[in-house]
Amino acid sequence: MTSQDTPRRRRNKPGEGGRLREETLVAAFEVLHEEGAVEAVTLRAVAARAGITAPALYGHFRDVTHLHSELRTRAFEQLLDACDAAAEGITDPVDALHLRAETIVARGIEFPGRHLLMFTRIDDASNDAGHRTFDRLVAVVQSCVAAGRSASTDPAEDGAYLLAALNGLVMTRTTMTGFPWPALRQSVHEITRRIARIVDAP
Amino acid sequence: MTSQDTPRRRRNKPGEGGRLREETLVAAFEVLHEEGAVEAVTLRAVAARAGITAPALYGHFRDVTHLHSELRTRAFEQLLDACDAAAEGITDPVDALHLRAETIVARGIEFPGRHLLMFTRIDDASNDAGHRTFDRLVAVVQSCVAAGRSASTDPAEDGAYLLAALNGLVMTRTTMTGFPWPALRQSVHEITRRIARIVDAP
DNA sequence: TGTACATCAGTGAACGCGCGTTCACTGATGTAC
DNA sequence: TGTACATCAGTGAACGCGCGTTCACTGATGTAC
Repeated sequence: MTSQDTPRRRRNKPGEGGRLREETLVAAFEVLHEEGAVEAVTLRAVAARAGITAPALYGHFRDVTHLHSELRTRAFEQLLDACDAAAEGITDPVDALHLRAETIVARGIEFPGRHLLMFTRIDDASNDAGHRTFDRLVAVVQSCVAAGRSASTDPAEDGAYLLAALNGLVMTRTTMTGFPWPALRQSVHEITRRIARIVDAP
Repeated sequence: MTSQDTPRRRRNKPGEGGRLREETLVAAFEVLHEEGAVEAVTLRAVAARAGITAPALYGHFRDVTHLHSELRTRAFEQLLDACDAAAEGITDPVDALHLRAETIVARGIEFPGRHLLMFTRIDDASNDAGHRTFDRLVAVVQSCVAAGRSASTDPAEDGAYLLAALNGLVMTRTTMTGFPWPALRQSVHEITRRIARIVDAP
């Protein structure tokens, strides 16, 4: 994979340099998805994928750490958006919780590198986005409690356990190959029900 | 950190080269624990820590991948030993399960690099050791069922969920800083009880 | 006990590579006249 | 409408670094005589 593979992009007009930032982040996600590891997201690899040279990135990111941080923030934001989209229009809070949980796990398994970036990197600069993802999950657990469908007495705590368990499911399923894993949806439902203490509708 | 920090080790006697292998793995774990990431476990870093030069490692490992593989196998074996030691002499199967779970999580939080090596690396060569750790956990869940202390109808499946959840707890607790996590033991007990479907003693 | 020799664990120099980062620059574009 | 100029997104060469890996070698040790 050399720069020959990707045709050199057309230079942006003066004042439109900001476009490059978006294109760069898209390119960085492509590298992350294909390589499956954050270490592969180097300035050189991202630049080559975006059809520019590495030094051009310094116009938009302080350094490689800043790029990774920005990538992690985006990953959380997109995960939150995907969860919202999956649960849109769903009125039953338990269904909504299940759909959110499924989205988190399905995306994690599809793009392990992205999941690792979110859940194994210690990076205060992009933690706020992570906390928002978590807060939304807690809110949904809370709505289950309000609807009498969860026996949880501490939705924040149980939401944390749930996120941890789903997170671990992605990791373990990705890593422990050769294990006869049950169907994904079933796993997610079981774990969600047990951790969030879901009770049957009256 | 240069080779000056660690005094040059005494050369092993002919026929005792095998000792180096053990010393090397100990040194590799030290690097892994201190740096917290597998990428930091380079041949050069391990050699410097062990007080030898990098090429000397080729007498014992085919390449750096082989060293990482061996390290992962050892990590799983040591985790299994630690779980066994923690549960030794405990007759109540639920207590034993809790102690095993606590051991997994406590060690993971103490040495995140080690945990990441075990649970985020895809490496068939060292998966057997991982499966043994998992099998033992399943056996303990099974003994809970046999004692009428777990409502699990599929200990293998629930054991997988439990390992995943504990694994995720380590990751999430390590990564999501700033969250008011409950006491570790309490978290582990709650998650274990819910996932393994523990019921109160009659 | 003394000496010559074989063994082999570990050395040291060297290689090519990809990395992050710097710096002086270029040249297409929009604007002012 | 035509020309000179300023802007600034992106270039290309260069740097020092740590990496995995190779290779010919060295020299302390155990052994045979």
